Amino acid sequence: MPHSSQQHAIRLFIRRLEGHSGLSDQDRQTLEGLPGSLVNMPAQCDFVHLGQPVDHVSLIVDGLVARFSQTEDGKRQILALGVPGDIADLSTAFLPAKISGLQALTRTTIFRIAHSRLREIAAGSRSLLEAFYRDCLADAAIGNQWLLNIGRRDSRSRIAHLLCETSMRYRRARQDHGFALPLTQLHLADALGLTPVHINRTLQTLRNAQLLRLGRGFVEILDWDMLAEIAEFNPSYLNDFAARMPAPAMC
Amino acid sequence: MPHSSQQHAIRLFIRRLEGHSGLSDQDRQTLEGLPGSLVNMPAQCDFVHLGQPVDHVSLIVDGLVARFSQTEDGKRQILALGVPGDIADLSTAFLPAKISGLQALTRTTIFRIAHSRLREIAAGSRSLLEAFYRDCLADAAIGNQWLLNIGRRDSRSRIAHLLCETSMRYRRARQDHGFALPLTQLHLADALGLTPVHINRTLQTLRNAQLLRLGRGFVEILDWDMLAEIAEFNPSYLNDFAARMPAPAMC
DNA sequence: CGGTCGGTTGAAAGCCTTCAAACGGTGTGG
DNA sequence: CCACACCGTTTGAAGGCTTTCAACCGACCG
Repeated sequence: MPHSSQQHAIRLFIRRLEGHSGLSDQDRQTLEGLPGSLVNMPAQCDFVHLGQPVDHVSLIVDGLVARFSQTEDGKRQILALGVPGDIADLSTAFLPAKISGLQALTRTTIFRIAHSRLREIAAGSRSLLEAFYRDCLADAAIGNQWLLNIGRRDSRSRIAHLLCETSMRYRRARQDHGFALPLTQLHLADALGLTPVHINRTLQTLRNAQLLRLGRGFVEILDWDMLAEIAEFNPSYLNDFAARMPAPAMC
Repeated sequence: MPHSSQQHAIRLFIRRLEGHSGLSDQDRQTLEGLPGSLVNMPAQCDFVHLGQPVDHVSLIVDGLVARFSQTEDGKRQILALGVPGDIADLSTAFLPAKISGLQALTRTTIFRIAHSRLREIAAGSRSLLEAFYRDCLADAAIGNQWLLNIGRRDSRSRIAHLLCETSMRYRRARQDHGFALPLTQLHLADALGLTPVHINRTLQTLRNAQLLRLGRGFVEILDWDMLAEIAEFNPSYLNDFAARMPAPAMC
């Protein structure tokens, strides 16, 4: 059912907005009626290329998306991870930016919404515009945390921090308890400013310390408290997204 | 003349907004009439502490300001640099965030504006709200570039990139040609995720390559093209701020 | 069954850090 | 006016975290 899946994603997006902003019934209806098109991407597909101007945003229906940039010699840096219910590049609707691309990390389905549509509905509702504004600010807060993480922490803490953060955010989108992390070690490396080889070795030390278990595409955090301590993880920067979780009790 | 200096700063801020957004005469008048208070800070003064909630933003009238975060063991990461005409923490007016602090890098004067005032005037003008929105997005674009810089470039490129960026941004705020950079090597280290010692050594290689000259608080870029090449510097992410420069002709 | 992808391992090298000490300029107090 | 203290810069030596290069392994897929 393609129609219901996009509806589901839009509702997740609405929930995300409501994590930091108040919406009217009218706003919710407007969002739910948003026209667009569903697109499927295979894993590892760069569906928005660096430097390529786009006229639509990508609402993530299912899967996992990386917003990235890269150096001229091809070294990639992931700037943000998008989970279902996120609009991976919401900011481009209001300030065109060609410095980042979008990559599907797993098989992913996207709901494309035209920039012009988003601007229209933002023009029609101040509360929606504010909600979009805050949504971008929330992303920026996460970006700031990444800057601290990459600039000032060693590989062990970096990985721990990303796992803690992703665990909380993913849990918000998908309400299951154990959490699936379909990130390859190469993706982790690109997100954390490290090499895949070093990610591998550091992951081993975390496993050996009984902090987590890894399967193909799965992570199970065995000792949340210890991991959070290594990461110096303080979820307050997630701006209440986490507060909206169903049954946390984990920090 | 304290009054005129704050007026000057507000006009710089207006120019900054006009770099990406259209403002009405009414908007400009509203901004110019903004009440607040002038505060002077000595160099190295943390005037907004980490985790401390604030009810006002800081418009930089004169000097240089770092927005920073730090790890529990005190290692600091500068997240953004603010030059005169910037509001260093505009986003806090719309989404309270306690994860970053503000530090004066030199003797600095700030014009404090209450959050409530900013929200009021944003509520009174859609174009102002949008201008604030875009201003935050422009900051976020710079933050993304920093993430790439710190995550994926070596110390030489990192320094070169920061110098190119700061050169362009500073030049916009202060219209003189040679540019004063009142950053200590420790500040550079905190901004780039390196140690002061390594900054020092890397700076020497840049000097020896005849790319720049350093005095106390001054940088003179001798070979812009070469420096920009090392940095892989592409000013497009600065979102037309640079386009508003008086007399560039340097890239 | 061969190919591909992601993960794992080893050895060597390199970039950057750490620790310590010394240097020069500036401002202050005697 | 000089002595002293302070701050930012500079230098050396040693060590460590991370990278690089290369190879191998195991699982999944056609």
